[in-house]
Amino acid sequence: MELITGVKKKETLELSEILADGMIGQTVKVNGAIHTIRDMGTVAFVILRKREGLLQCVYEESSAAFDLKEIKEADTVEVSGVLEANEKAPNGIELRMKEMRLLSEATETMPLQISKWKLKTSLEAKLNYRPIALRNVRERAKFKIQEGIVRGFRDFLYKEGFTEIHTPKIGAKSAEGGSNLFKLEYFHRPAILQQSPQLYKQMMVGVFDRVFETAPVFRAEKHNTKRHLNEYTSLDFEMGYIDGFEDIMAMETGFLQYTMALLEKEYAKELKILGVTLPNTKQIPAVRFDEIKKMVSEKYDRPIKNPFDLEPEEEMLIGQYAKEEWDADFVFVTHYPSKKRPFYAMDDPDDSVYTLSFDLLYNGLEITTGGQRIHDYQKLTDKMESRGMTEEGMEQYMSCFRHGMPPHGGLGIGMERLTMKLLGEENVRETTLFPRDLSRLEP
RNA sequence: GGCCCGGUGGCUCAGUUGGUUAGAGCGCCGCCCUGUCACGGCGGAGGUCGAGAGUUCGAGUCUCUUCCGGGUCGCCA
Repeated sequence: MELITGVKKKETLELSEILADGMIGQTVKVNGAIHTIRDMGTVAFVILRKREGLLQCVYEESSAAFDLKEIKEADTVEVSGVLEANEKAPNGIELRMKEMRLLSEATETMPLQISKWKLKTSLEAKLNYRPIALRNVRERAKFKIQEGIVRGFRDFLYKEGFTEIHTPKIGAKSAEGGSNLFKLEYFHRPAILQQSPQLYKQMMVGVFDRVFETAPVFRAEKHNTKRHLNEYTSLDFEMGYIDGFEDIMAMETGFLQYTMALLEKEYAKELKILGVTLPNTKQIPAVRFDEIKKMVSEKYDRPIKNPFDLEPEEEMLIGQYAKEEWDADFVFVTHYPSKKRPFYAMDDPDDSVYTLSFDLLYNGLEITTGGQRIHDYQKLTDKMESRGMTEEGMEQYMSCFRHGMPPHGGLGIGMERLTMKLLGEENVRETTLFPRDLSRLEP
């Protein structure tokens, strides 16, 4: 018998431990992947890739107990040697290699040059060789920052008293309904993949008052654009006892501020690697849908084609307008037309053509939709009736409203879109680990 | 799904009005080089030009079909 007592026992050091004070002159053991080898003749530099970054190791025949030919790029190794200070080394420190133990050997050469600073390759090739391409230091940094965004969302909402929930992704019917649902067979019964956790979030407001979820949603839309995916991660929250949808926008602003501060503090290395400047989130302008439409139309001399919706070009111009007029990277567009919003959206009591809802645009791209929901059973059934909907398949959802629901609202944020805009990327697939789109089902 | 653009070695691309042995950079392999960090130098291997059909004495280049990819529109986060 063996007693397991805790985390992995450690004989090898991580990069941060190597960079700590007082390590110069120490003999240490380190493992990692061989990122690249620069052979200069009698001296060679072996760059190890570790989870925290790169470590320069120096190979010299005179001090090493192995032959340089025994290792090559993409092998994984455990090396030991003495840490030496050298101002020419990255971080000012390097490991003089003595012993080397081969942990695994690469049998094929790299399809992509991942050890280059920038992966000069097409998006297609990057996605085709996704797990390899992501080993590149910059590609990897993108997803470290994405981690920071989700972590910021979680941390902030925990702090605000939200409960994290996990709702089913397989179901019988979904919030918005329609043709954009993936259908599947569930033990000889028809089923769908959830396109939103919306109804579950709302039901859980009756339980916890404030809930959130970070999970995939599925959209069977046959779109093929640089901002759409058929599976994406939605950062969703829903909160009860609100005074208006402004509370939701305030909470989102708080999340963005908290997350930017977190990134600055804990992800400075990755931000530097990617050369990212964080956006201003001190305050975010909010402007009515019909007003900003008019403002943009006048400023950029562009006729309004559809008064009830925003075209992608209009969204882009709103982003431009916000930047030029208010020096804002983000802008809330409020009071979307009721006909463009789902049944659960609360109409503006002053003008039922519009809803108490909003979108958040980040540099001209929609990254959030949110708003206040209807909490009154009668109003909900009236609105459903006027849309020709029935309660079928939503009985449990509807029963919540008969048994009392507080005024509430919430939102959904597209995680990949937010990451994309933060990093200045042009295509969501760049900030999606393994994208699912019209043509891509693997890797 | 509609429209637009593109498929040439592992990667990124060039390839002139159709003309004979299809090029470059990076990567790979070999040799050389005490300090690189996009290392450098010399040499080498690697391509039936997405696939199929057609026009032509001759097609990477022109035409058609088809497959794949990128962009865009509707819709959305």
